[in-house]
Amino acid sequence: MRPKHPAYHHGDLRNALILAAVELIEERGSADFAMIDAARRAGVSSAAPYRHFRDKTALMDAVLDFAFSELGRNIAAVMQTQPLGSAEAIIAIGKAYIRFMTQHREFYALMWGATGIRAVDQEVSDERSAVGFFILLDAVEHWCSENEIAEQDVLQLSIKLWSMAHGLAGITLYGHIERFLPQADVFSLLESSTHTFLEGLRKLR
Amino acid sequence: MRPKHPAYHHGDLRNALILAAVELIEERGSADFAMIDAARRAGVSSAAPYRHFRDKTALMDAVLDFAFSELGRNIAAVMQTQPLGSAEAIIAIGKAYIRFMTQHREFYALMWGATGIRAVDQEVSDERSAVGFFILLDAVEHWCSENEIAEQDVLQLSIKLWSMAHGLAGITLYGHIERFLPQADVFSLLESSTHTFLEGLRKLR
DNA sequence: TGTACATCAGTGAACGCGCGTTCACTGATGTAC
DNA sequence: TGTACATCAGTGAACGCGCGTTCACTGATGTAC
Repeated sequence: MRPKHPAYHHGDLRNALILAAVELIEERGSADFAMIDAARRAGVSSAAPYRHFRDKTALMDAVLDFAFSELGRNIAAVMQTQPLGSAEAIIAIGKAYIRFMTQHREFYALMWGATGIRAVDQEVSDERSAVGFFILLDAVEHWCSENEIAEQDVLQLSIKLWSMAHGLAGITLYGHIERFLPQADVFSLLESSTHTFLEGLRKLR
Repeated sequence: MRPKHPAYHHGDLRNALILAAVELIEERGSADFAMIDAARRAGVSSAAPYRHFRDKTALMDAVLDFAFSELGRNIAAVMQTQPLGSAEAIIAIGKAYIRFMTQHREFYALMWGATGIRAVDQEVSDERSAVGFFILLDAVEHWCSENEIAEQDVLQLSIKLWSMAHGLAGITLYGHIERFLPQADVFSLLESSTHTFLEGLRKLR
């Protein structure tokens, strides 16, 4: 026996819409989904979303928030299992970053895609994207003190390590690794890359 | 005295449209310019472009071609001035890459933006993007033989070096360097990054 | 050198679709008494 | 505990704009004779 009123009130439409948008972005491979499709996928009329989001960019913004917090969660989770101060901790963060970006190319496109360059409010996106970076900073700081690297280089080193992971993620997503190095996988590339880099640091210390 | 017929036939509309598209993408900061605006900017009616491009994606494709060939030209030009086999040659390529991407964020968005991930014909884009990479490969190969690094690592090393430059470019474009390291500039970051990496290679050799 | 004609790059108006957003409404929910 | 009413999350129809693309056309160009 089905319920008499099949949920006229949805209950959690806001989150359902965010999820629907994520799925659509994922399927289409780009961020320009149609509002009406997100509504339909959430089982709701085309006007309903406007009870929860002022307009489409507000929904997009919520999706971005979701993406960044997911990335932050992933990186934070990985750090629980790693000894602080080790190269492995740094590598694990990079791997988590790459894994997240390659498994969620729809988020990669959102966070780093063309639209992101200008459209998104800078202040807000700053705060969001920082969570993961501060975890990396912490790991690098501990590694530096264990390896007698000058304290003042921590920030710079973190940026460089972030760049390495970010660059590998992007190049993977565009198929360049598969194309030029079909037998390799990104994670071991990141691992050896990072080891080489840290080794260079110790030598030049 | 103005000419009686102010150029009913444009002469070089095809290229004018490509240039107009480039300008529009640059100004809007994203790749979704309007066909009619490109036409107007080229001083021509909205239907005229269709004499030269089957549809909008054909124009986009021509713009992409232009972008990739410009990147290739820039990298090739830089190599003329660098001693083959030196670390400086590798660094110069990376700098040219970053300079191109940061000075032409509109191209960055096109080549690496969200739309690029799926939309563009893979075969074609492969050929295009390869030019610069093969120049890098060559530089790395010479450096390796001068530094007694195993020949079979050349491809892998090139990918890693490309990733470093690409990552720094992306992170710069999104303002993260200005934000976390306001006193630094990308080019010196690339330089020290690359030196550290190559030093690590020599040590682990 | 001049003329006829094919060719082709343009025009301008209009079509049609996708899609964001609004509006007047209706059904469900929760609360005061 | 039951009833009246405010509140608010939904509906469905429609509007309107942006924009890619087409169509019948016209003006310029180049070439054969």
